[in-house]
Amino acid sequence: MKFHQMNGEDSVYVPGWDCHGLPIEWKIEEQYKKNKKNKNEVPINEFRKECREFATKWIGVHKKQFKRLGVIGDWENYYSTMSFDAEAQIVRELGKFLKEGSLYRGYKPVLWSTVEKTALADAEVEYMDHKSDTIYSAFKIKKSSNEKLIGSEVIIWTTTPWTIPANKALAYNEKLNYVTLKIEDENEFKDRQIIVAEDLLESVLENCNIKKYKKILSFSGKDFKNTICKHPFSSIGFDYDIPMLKASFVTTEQGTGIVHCAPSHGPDDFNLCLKNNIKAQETVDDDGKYTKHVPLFNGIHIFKANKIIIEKLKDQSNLLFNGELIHSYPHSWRSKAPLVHRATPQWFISMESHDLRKKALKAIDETAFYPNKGKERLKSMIELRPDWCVSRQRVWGVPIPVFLSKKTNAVLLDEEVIENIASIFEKEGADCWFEGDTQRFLGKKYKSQDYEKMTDIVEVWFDSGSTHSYVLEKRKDLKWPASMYLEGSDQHRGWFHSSLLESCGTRGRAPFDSILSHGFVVDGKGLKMSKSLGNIISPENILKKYGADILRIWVAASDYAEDLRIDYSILDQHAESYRKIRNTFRYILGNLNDKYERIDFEKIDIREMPELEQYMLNKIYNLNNYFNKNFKKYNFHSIYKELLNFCASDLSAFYFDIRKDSLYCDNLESKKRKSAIKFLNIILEILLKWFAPVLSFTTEEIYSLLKIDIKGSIHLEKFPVIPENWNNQNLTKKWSELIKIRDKCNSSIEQKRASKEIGSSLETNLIIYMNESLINLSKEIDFSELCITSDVKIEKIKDNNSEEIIVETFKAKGNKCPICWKISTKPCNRHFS
RNA sequence: GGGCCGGUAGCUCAGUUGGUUAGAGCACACCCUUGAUAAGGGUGGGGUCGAAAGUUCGAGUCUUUCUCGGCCCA
Repeated sequence: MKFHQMNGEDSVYVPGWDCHGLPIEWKIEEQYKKNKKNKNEVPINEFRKECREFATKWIGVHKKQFKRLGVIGDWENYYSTMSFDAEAQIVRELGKFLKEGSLYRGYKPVLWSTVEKTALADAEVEYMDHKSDTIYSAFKIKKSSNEKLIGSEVIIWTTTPWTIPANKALAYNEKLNYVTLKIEDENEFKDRQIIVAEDLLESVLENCNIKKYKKILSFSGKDFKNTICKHPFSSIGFDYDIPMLKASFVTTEQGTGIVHCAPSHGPDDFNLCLKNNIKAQETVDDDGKYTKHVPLFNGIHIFKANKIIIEKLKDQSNLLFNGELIHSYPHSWRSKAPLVHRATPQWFISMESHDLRKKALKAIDETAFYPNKGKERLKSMIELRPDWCVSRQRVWGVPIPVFLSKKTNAVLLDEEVIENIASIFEKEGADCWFEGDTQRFLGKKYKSQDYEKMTDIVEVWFDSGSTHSYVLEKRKDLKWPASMYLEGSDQHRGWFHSSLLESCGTRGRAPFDSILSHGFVVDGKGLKMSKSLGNIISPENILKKYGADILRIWVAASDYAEDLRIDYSILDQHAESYRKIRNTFRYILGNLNDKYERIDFEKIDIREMPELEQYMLNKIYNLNNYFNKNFKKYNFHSIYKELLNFCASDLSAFYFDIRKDSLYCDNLESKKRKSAIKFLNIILEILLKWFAPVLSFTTEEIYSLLKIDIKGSIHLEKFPVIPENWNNQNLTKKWSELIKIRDKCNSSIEQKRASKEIGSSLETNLIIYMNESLINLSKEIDFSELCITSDVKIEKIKDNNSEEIIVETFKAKGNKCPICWKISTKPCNRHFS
C-alpha cells in the first residue's frame, strides 16, 4: 500500500473480517459446555447474538495489533461479513445464482461430523491416523451372463464395516484380471469358491490366512458384465439385488479388486450408482444413527455398529476375515472426531450448468499472479473441483434465502422475494430469518403456509467470496475489480478461489486484476510452528523486544514467495542491519546540523560538483531504476537488500568515510564542502523515501525531526524522481577502476598495519605504480582523498611488470596537522599556509 | 497417497539462455581508529550449491531417483 501510495497512486486499504462460521460458533459452544448450558435450549438468536459479540470483540483486538505493526488502512470504516449490509448483499448474490438456475438442491454424500451434526467444508477437515476395523466379506453371485461365475463368492474389503447395510452395488475394473479359488482349509469357507483380483491374490491369501486352495479359473474383469450378487445379509432382511458395476476407480493398491459401494456413503460410490440408476437414500441420520431405511440396524449409532455387523457377518458365514488398520482418515478440525460420508440434502452451485468452470479458467488466464506459480495452482484446483456445496446445517451465518413449495417441493423462484428478504436483512440483520412471521419475507404474492422456509446457512467461503460485491462495489474510494487480492498461499483454496467463482458466476470475470500470495511463517529450521514443537514466536514478543520496524524489515528482507523463516537469531541479524541503516541517517543528520534544506533535483548543476558527488548521484540514478523495476514486480526483498548494501558499502564505507575530511576540515565556504552538504541533503530525502514503506516508524520520526512537514507524513510524500542527467554510465566504468585501485591501496596499507608500523591510514604515504591508461584515467583524482592517506604519488609501472597496479606504503614523516590530521614535513597547505 | 513449490556460506538473499577459481550484505576472526563512538574503517576465514545417478567437452543451472521441508488435496 505504501509503495503504491508513494508511487503517486491513490492506494486504499480497507481491512475486513470474516465473522461467520464454525470456529466462532464452536467457541461459544465451548463456553456453554463450561457453564453446563445446553445449546439446544438456547434460542437461536440469543446464540447468534453471542457469536456476533465474540466476533466484534476480536475485531477490536486485531485492529489494535495491526495498527501497532504500522499497517495503514481505513480502520474506522472496516468491512465485516456480519454487517447488515453485507448479510443483505450475500442474500442478493445467492439470489443471482438461484435465479440463473445454477444453485440447485442436490442429494449427495458430504463429509459429515456426527458430533457437530454438520457437513464440513474441505477447509474444515484434518487428516489424522485412525484405527479402523477391516473386513473381508463375501457376496455370492446369483446371476451372471458368465455361467462359470454363478455360485462363486465375490470378496470385498472395507475399512468401514458399518456401511455394509447401505451396500447397493459392487464395483470392479474391466482392465483387471480376476481369479476364482476353491478354499480347502478346514473352516467355514471349505469348498467354497471365492473371487479376487489376480494382482491382489497374494495379499488376500496372506491377510486372510488362507493356506490350502485350488485355482479354478482366471478371467478378465469384463466377464463380470451382467452379474448380480446377493447381499451378505440377504437372509435377514437385505434380500435385494447387488449388481456388479464397472468402474475405473477400482485399483489394486489395497483390498481385493472389487469394491463395495454404498451410494450414501462415498462420492465415488454415489456417482457410480447414480450413473446406473441406483439412488442414494438417507441411511444415517444427523446424529449418526441408522434410519428406518436400514432394516435390522435402525437406531443404532454407526460408530457402535462395526462389532454387531462383524458378528452378523459371522452368523451368516460371510466373513472371510476381520482385523484392524491404522490409516490416514478425515477428522473434524474442531472436535477431532472422525468424519463419515453421508448423503444429505445440500445446496450446490454447479460448475457446469452455466459454464462457471470455463469462465473461471478464463479469468485466471487474465489475472497476474505474484509469484507466477500461483496461477497453475489455482488453475488445477478449478479444473478438478466438484460442484460447490454452499449449504451448512449450522446457525452462525447468512441464511440461504429459499422457500420450498410444500406441495411440489419446488424452489420458489422470484426476484422480488429475494430483494424483499435482502432489504429486510439490510435493516434488521439476518437474525430475523429465524424468528417471527415468515409471511413478511414472502410479501403478498405467496402464502407462508404453502411454503417451507429453509434453515440452512450459506458456507462462510461464500461470504468472503462475495466481499467484492459489498466492499469494492459499495465504496466510492474503491473500484471494481480490485487491483490486487493479497493473502497467504493457502487461500488459493480459500478466498482467491471463492471470490473467483462467486464473481465469475455473477459478473463473468474475477474481482481482481492480480493476486499476490505469500508463504507461511516457519521457524528458523523451516519447520512449521506448533505448540508441541514449542517453536512459536509471537508478534507481541517481537514488538516488545525489537519494535515494529525490525519486524517490518524481517518481512521486507524475506522472499515471501517461499516460506518465511523466523527465530530470535534471524531477528537479531536484521536488528544489526537496522542499526547500520539508522546510523547512516544519524551521520547525515549530524553533519547537516539541523539545517536540512530540500533541494530541487532538477535544478542541480551537477557539473559544479566534484566528480565523487557526480559518481554518487549516478549510483543513486542506477539504484532508483533498480528500485522501480523491482517494486513493479513486488520484489521487495531485492529492494531492501540493495538499499542496505548501498548504505553499508557505498555510503558508510566509501562516501561518508572519504568526505569526513572535507566536512570536518574544509572551510564552510569551500566548494567541496558545500557540494558534500548538498549531497547529504539530497541523499537524506531520497533515503527517507526509499525506506519509508519498510521503516515506517523510523523514517516518520526523522521526517518530523526535519520540521519540513509539508505533507504531514513521509507516507504522503511521493518517491523521488531522479533527473536523467544524473545518469552517467561512463563514471560507473571509470570509478569501478578507481575503486579497484583504492582496494589495492587498502591491502597495501593493511600489511603495514599488521606489522604494527602504522595505525591509521592517515599515517601513511603511498606510491601507486600503474600503467599508462590507468594513469590517464586518474588525472584529476586525488588518491590521498580517496584512500584517506596523507600523501599519494603516482608512478608509471614498469612495462615488463605483469601486475596492473602495485602499491607501496610508507610511514608518513613530519608533523600532524592539528586540524585535518594529515602528516607532512611541510606546514599543512590547507590550514597553515 | 496425489498436486504444486522449495532446500546455494552461520543468517537473509543474488546467481541471466548450462561455460573460466560460485557472489553480496550481515554475522564471525584479527587489526586499526577514538572528531558518525551503545559508532566508524581495513583485512581475512567460511559454501562444491539437500543426496545419488545420468545427459554433456562442460551442470548450482537439464533428466531421473531419493531425502528433508512447506501449502493444498485425498
